[in-house]
Amino acid sequence: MGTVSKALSLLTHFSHDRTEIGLSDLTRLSGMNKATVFRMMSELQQSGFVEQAGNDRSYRLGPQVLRLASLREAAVPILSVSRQVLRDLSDEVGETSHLSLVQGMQLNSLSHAYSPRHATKVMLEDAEVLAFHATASGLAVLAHADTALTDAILAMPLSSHTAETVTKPDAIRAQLDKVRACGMAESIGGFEAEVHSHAVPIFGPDCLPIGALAVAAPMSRMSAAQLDLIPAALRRAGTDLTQRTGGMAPTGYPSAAET
Amino acid sequence: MGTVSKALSLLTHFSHDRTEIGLSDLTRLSGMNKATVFRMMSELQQSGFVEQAGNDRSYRLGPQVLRLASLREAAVPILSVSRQVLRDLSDEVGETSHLSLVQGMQLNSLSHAYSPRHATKVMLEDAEVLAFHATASGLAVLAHADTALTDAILAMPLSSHTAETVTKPDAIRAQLDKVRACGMAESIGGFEAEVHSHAVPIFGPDCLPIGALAVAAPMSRMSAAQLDLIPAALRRAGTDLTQRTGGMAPTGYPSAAET
DNA sequence: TATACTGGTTCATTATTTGAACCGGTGGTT
DNA sequence: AACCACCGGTTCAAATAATGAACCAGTATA
Repeated sequence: MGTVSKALSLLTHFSHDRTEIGLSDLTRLSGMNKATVFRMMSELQQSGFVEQAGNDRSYRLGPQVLRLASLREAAVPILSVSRQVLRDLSDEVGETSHLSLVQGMQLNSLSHAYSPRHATKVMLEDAEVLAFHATASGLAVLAHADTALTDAILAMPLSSHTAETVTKPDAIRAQLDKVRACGMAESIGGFEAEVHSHAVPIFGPDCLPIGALAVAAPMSRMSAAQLDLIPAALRRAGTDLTQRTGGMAPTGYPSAAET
Repeated sequence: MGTVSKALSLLTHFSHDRTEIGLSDLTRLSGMNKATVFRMMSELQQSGFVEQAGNDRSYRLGPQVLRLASLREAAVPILSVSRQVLRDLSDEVGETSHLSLVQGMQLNSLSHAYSPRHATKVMLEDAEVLAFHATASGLAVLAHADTALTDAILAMPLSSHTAETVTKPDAIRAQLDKVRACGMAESIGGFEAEVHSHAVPIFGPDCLPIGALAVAAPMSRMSAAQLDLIPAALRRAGTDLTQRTGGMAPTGYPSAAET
């Protein structure tokens, strides 16, 4: 591990719970020598990546990261990143995958990818509005959303899309608990008949879901092997997309490694 | 200059005009050895600060900077606070407003708000680098900055952006005296032709300017009424933002109440 | 085929990082 | 006051990592 990596690894010790860290603390957290940490932090400070808070001399992240973040956003809009993720995901599981984003009180399908493996596949349109209560994507979002949003959504009249659609708020809340527990939502024929969907939330920098990544397959192709593969691949793709768009999963969100 | 600083300095070559840079280009831009640049970029890539675009192998900023930016926001919520201030300011004066922050020897435009009142407005990009000597924001900062910074800036070659740009250090120092006296800087066509800007400094906890808040309007709309309204509104917004970000104006800084 | 690029790699030389010990300052105990 | 533990920061010989000219392999251009 080179010097640069070591220096940058110091920055990983900052989190929402620890936005300011003193020299001694940082020495302990990193396990490095105090002089080393000091010199590295001095260099990071010189470059504007960290700065020292006024009162004591503890370090916090500096303004330079804001400039870089703004440039990253310009270089890689979420759409182009997601396209690659969706294509990889569809290739791996052999089914249709799609990304939806929360926009106000609506959940909009924004981008999707098909797999060439099967002639029959779940087709969808971009910019389709998804029902929160009747889709795997919607449930994935609601399960981790601000309670105000969840309450507002469930207070509205909930339409039935198929015979299988769950429309009772209490029943939906029970589903959300399950989704929260395993980090993945499922919808079996809730929006379109004969469609089995899995979805995971995509988180923003504030640890709130900005949308969901989903795989939709015909029920008839849901073999045991697929029921194993899809959740695993989807989980991986979800954490990947969250990370690459600068998001962060909340503490306590079931990670891919744990399950 | 240590290895870490050198590696991080590579990141400064990214801009809105250059969001992706290849190895050879970066070697030329930085003036370093190709092997050195390669090893540094590899380390930066490993840490997620840059990534390689899919098609060719050129580098672009990575997702890690978004995460850090979000943490910086959590520690020092200037951006989220400023967004509200900027919006209010733009609404009040009916013109474009923007916030810039000092980052080392650079002044970077970081956030802005437009007014819907007029179809023609001054447009700007985030993360644009502003010339200290040719912008109202730059003058506002320099007027209240540490003399070491002012001297360093004025010792560098000063570029002409328009025919109106003042580039003689002595002439600029004379301007700074005026700015100090009234607490507000003005630039009439100094950076962009036909643009009239007002700016006030934003102070940090140490009573030194951390950036500037500015209003930019087309010269043609600078009526007497606007020349009255803009400085007043800007002064109010500036003291507000300084206060809400935990900063403090130095004693002797002309307050909104006095003028 | 020859040329001039590209991204990536090698390895002896060189310069930088490293870390135990040290300094001066501060806040709490005895 | 004296003591102690801790803080951020500094020193310098020893150890380790960075450096850079030359070199590959691939790919457009001519």
